[in-house]
Amino acid sequence: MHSIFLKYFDEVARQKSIRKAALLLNVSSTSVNRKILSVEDRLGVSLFDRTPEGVELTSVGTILLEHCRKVLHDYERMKILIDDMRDLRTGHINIHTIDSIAVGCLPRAMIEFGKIYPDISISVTTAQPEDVVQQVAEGTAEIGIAFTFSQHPDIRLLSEKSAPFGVLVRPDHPLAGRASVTVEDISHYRLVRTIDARGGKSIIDQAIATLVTPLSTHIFTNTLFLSKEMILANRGIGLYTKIGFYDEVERGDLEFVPLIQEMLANIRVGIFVSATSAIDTAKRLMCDMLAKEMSRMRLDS
Amino acid sequence: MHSIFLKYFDEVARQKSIRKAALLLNVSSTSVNRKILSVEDRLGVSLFDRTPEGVELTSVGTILLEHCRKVLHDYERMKILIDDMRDLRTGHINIHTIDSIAVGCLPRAMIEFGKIYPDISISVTTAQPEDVVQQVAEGTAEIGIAFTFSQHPDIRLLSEKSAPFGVLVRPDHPLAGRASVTVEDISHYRLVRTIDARGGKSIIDQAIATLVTPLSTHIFTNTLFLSKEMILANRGIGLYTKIGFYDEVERGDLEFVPLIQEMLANIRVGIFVSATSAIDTAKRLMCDMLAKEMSRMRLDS
DNA sequence: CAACAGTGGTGCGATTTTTGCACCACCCAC
DNA sequence: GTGGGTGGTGCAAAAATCGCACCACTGTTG
Repeated sequence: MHSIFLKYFDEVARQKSIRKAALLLNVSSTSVNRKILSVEDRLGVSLFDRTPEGVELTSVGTILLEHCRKVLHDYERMKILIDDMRDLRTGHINIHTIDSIAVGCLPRAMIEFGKIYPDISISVTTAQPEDVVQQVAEGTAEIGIAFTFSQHPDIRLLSEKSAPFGVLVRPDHPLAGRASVTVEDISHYRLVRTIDARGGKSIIDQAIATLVTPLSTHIFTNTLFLSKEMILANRGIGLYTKIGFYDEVERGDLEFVPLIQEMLANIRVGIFVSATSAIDTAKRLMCDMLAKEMSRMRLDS
Repeated sequence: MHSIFLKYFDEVARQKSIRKAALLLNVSSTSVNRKILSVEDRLGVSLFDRTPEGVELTSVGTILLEHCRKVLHDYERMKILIDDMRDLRTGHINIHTIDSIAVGCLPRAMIEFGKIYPDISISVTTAQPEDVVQQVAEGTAEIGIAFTFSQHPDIRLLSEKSAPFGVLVRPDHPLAGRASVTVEDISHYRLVRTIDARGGKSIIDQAIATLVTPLSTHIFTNTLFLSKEMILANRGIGLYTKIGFYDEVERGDLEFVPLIQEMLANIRVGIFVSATSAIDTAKRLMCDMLAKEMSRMRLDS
């Protein structure tokens, strides 16, 4: 919206060189030079004194620079304000998350958030961890919550928390009450676990595949509620993090026993945002609230 | 230097209509419309609500408008400052004037002016009244001082003063001491007057040509100093305004006797500037000082 | 003293952006 | 309906912009 000259002029003044500024601005020195010359011509004054080493601001140039920087500053401040207002107006936050978060801390965070921004609507989509990251990178989702094993260049990790895998069992199950279990221990039970939409590409699937002890899965599902029902119905034991079953464990309906296995015990869940576009205050607050809810949970026992 | 959008947006907000604004801005509504749409798109917000009657600022638009007007304001103020500095730097005022002023009040005005703007150089060119006007109209001269009989559309008259023609005589001349003289009275004496470079086109020549009483001119010259010498040497009587001989009359070396003749008695001398380009503060001051010096002179006796 | 590396400035052709005409869809008053 | 007003759009012409390949100049360096 503002003329490109403002940026050019500011940078040239900083670098005291048209060519250096052009380099930093990723344009040819011709462009920068012409913009400067054009304004000098229109104003009828020299903005810079030309020296063999580069350029040097004249007194008039100093005054103009002051004006330009003032404009740029004011624009930035106003832009932030407008961005906030737009997002308050549009009133939408798009969250992509792994399913466990969607039934765990996310509802609580959303309720807290709604008290402050009652007019902002929120959409929550559950997806596989890899897809969550992908959607955030593409800009489809503004906030993503997923396991942190994949590093995408276009996303930024705001905060993370250790979320080791374990087994979810009924309180009357033989494994209940144990401080931890090994892969050996659970190999005799039928598993209820997440379905792999991609067919073995998921990191969790890969971790399971590398186990020396084969695990037999009885029930695959991408619906956490179904897996809960199955576990409660004694159709198998769950292989999940504690997140999605936090309330049930707190109530005593289920028990969570950490699994001793390097890869699955070191899994961490994080909050992601796009690294290419800044997030506004409302989304930032949502992230903060999510992080707070997440940190409140005890996931390792 | 600033984006044209600022002007467009400001005007659309004022007119509450894109088409009306475009009309006032002398551009097609397409351009204005597209600029608005473009910024709306880039910012991701609506600047205006569209109504059947026109457009109406949104809350975001109001904020942006505030910013834009701030920028425009600040730019205007800075531009004035820069214009002043440029003219202080460039340091030149080009004055075209009739010769009498150049030896009369102009030197005094220049001295006064130099006390305030010591670094501004001044060039003074004497010329025929018609040429002075022409040079100012063309922009060759920034300030012109000439008789006010020709109205050129591109020049602006800043101030004027009555400067009636009369005769300049030695104190021992028969006409000395008279309150006024008629054409009849001077017809018996040989005249010293300005040369007509164009051959009869000058208004003063025309005025003389229309006289029923023929006047015989003995000496034509475009050098005021020469005419003074001739008058003092008794080679004739001068036919001029009092301006160029003000100091000599004040000292008593010469006497000025107004001429009773409608055309020549009603002549006025004025200060002209270009009507198409604004003058800066320094030039304005010069004009003011000139006007002050001119008004100080008593030219009718 | 010559070669060189660095600077800002420029001519020119390719490219991108801007512009305005001629429309369209819509709304309102009559 | 109809006519006059609004904002929005497809398209082709016009204008501005851009970047390459230079030039002139200066200060440094062998």
